[in-house]
Amino acid sequence: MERIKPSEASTPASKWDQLATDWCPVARALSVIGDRWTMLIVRDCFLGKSRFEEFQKSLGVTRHVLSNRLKRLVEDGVLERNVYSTRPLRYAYQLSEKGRDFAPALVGLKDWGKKHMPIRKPAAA
Amino acid sequence: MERIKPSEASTPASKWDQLATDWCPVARALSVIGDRWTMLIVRDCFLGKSRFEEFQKSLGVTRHVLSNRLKRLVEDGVLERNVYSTRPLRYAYQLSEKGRDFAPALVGLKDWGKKHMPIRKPAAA
DNA sequence: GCTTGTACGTTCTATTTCCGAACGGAGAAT
DNA sequence: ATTCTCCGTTCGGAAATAGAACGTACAAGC
Repeated sequence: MERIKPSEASTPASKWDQLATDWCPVARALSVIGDRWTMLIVRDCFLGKSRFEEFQKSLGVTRHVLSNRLKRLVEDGVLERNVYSTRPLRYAYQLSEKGRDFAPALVGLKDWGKKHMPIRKPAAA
Repeated sequence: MERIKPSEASTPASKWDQLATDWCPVARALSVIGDRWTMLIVRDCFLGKSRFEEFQKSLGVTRHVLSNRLKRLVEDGVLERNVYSTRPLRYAYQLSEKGRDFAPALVGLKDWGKKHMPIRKPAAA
């Protein structure tokens, strides 16, 4: 009956982090910006947004998750956190060069969405 | 003290589904292929894979999630489920035209990953 | 025949993540 | 002094995911 084969696990590393070391560049890219919200945050940056509240209102994502994603994006060098006000001390999240280089990928997504995902009405009440 | 403002919710529609009706084509695209694994499945399709076991081995994703994603991709018209064997009755998941049209976006991601996410070793034991 | 192997899922439970809302702090405005 | 804006953090419940086993259907080997 021993159909079981536990397999020799080694570094559990959350499956998602493992992508960062994948042989495929697409997978490695996704390990950074492949999250549900992350790519939309980057999009918003391209649209000129840069502040916590702006992202939050635009996306409707929970503040907790937003905080998390921004932190990651900064760590990964996609965004830079710059002080835009010292008095209350506020930061602006802005695209780094790495982030700006993401434009072509975003355009590819935009074109595909435009062609294959026509606008639908949000479920008429 | 009434700082609370419950807000008038209407259609809970899981936040992620709401993206399908977003004004932005990028968001609408992501509502379909924006999931962690979904884009990698599509990538695998471009690499010639088409069967359940192939995806499962390639990605290491759980069978449950894979089953789910494939179902969605077929529903959304990105993949087609074609019979490749009637005797044991087996299906092959293959790119539709809509799916093949995703190539440019994937290339964009690939280029970005290649440039900005150099290969790292998987955490030397 | 009976067991083993392959291909495709489905089902189960424990863990992780996410959502929704409230809380907190620091200054600005009224 | 109270309210408002901005930027997060914290909390409890809901949902998704991971990991492994199970089920089915057929084919092949003994």
